[in-house]
Amino acid sequence: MTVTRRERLRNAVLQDIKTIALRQMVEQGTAAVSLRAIAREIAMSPAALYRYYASRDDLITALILDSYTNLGQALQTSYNLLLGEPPPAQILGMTRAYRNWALEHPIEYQLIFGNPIPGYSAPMEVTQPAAQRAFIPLAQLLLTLWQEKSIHVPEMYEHIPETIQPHLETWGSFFLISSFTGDACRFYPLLYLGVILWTRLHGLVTLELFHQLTPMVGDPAAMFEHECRQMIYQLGIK
Amino acid sequence: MTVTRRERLRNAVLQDIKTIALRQMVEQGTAAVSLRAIAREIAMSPAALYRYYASRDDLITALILDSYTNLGQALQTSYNLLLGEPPPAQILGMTRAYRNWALEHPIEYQLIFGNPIPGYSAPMEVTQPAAQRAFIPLAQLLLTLWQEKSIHVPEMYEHIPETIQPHLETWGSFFLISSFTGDACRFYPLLYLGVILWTRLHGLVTLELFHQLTPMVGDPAAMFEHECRQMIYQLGIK
DNA sequence: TGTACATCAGTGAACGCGCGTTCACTGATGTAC
DNA sequence: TGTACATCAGTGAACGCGCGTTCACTGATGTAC
Repeated sequence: MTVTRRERLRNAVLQDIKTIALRQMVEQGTAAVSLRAIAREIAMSPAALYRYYASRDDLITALILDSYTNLGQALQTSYNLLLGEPPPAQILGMTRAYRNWALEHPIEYQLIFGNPIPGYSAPMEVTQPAAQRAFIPLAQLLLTLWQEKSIHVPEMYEHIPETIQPHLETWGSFFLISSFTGDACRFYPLLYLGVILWTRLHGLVTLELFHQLTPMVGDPAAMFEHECRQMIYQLGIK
Repeated sequence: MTVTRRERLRNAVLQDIKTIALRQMVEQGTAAVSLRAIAREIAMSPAALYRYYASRDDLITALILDSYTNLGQALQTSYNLLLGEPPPAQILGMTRAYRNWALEHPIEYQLIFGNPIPGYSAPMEVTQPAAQRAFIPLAQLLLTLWQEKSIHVPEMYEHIPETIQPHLETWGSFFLISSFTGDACRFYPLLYLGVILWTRLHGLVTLELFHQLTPMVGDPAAMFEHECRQMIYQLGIK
């Protein structure tokens, strides 16, 4: 499949627009994205941008999708590097990867997990699968560690609340497809545990990112590390 | 101290402006607040608002301060109602109060904990003490439970990372003033534990509020409850 | 109690700015014969 | 290889809108004597 010069240029501009949009968001916040400001910086007329994105909302959606795949790739890369390490190092490495990505890409993180942008509403049928894909490496890690019996699900999480079980089954089957062998009903507590751990990570990272933690503890990085070790301890990893 | 009719009216209008601003934020997001829109709704000229707030930023700051005291009051009320209950019920009650407040006041929650508003930067010397005050009831609860020996600090949290200890001392002395009796150095691990628990709460609540949890588990309320019980269990509360 | 004056709430017009989007157009790049 | 035509990138002007803030002003509310 040949890529004409025109297509190459087109892709470069598509990318440029997104890069500049992100940069402007870094400076002004996610809500401040503006086609005209982007056009000014890229030295194009505002109208020209409509050759690339059908509307402002379309551009935002593209940025959100990029952010998800970007996060997913960061996690995947980290996962690959950690193969062969002892289980605790693998878990710790992955949590660090999550935190580092957030700190290095605060705007992408806000796009995904922060306040909605005024006047914009994300098309769920597009963003949700993207979200799901981003978390595959985390699920993968838990799954393989568990199958090697390096992890065990703490007692308390063995019983999933009744109202949650059915949702886990529909949603979680996505992660099952590729690599799970064995009794499916034992898989769901593990998945649930994964979500729980994610909420803890997320709390730490979000509060650090928005500078809520620094005035209290001064060194959020140390706190993060400490709390991750506590999680690993709770998982009974050896 | 007499309150003239003029002052009464003035206070009413000050309050009206804030109420309308919040309502518009609910509809359009925190970043969409606009003096002109408020003026339109209140049936005043835009210029008139400058008799009440020196600028748009001033208004936002007022809203943030209100949000903090509002959260603090909700927690305090809940704390008072829980006095006399057994310790686990007290903890559970307070975590619920935090979650309920967030769900019932999503915009105030976003103002405090969410993305910064483009073009606005909060004056820390004003907002931070307000933040501190809001969390007094939570600190109070942990403190009294611990002094009654209904709570113990899990082993893992007895040692605070070295870089964090000094910050806890300056920041945490605020909570000490009123009611702590006994060895101060044993107080800091408890405070640190409080911050940790808060990050967990916050992760759960934030993800629920931004609808990240529903597609996964369906029933975030059940998950919250479940995780809070797990926290209580970890605290060894009897 | 009435009068004179100061204070304050609120107005309306204006300044200068930015926004998303549409439309008829020009001129360059590609394609079919 | 050259020509005719279709496709596409990009322009510039315009539409209608909203924004925060300033300024000189009117008229009502309070205050001192």
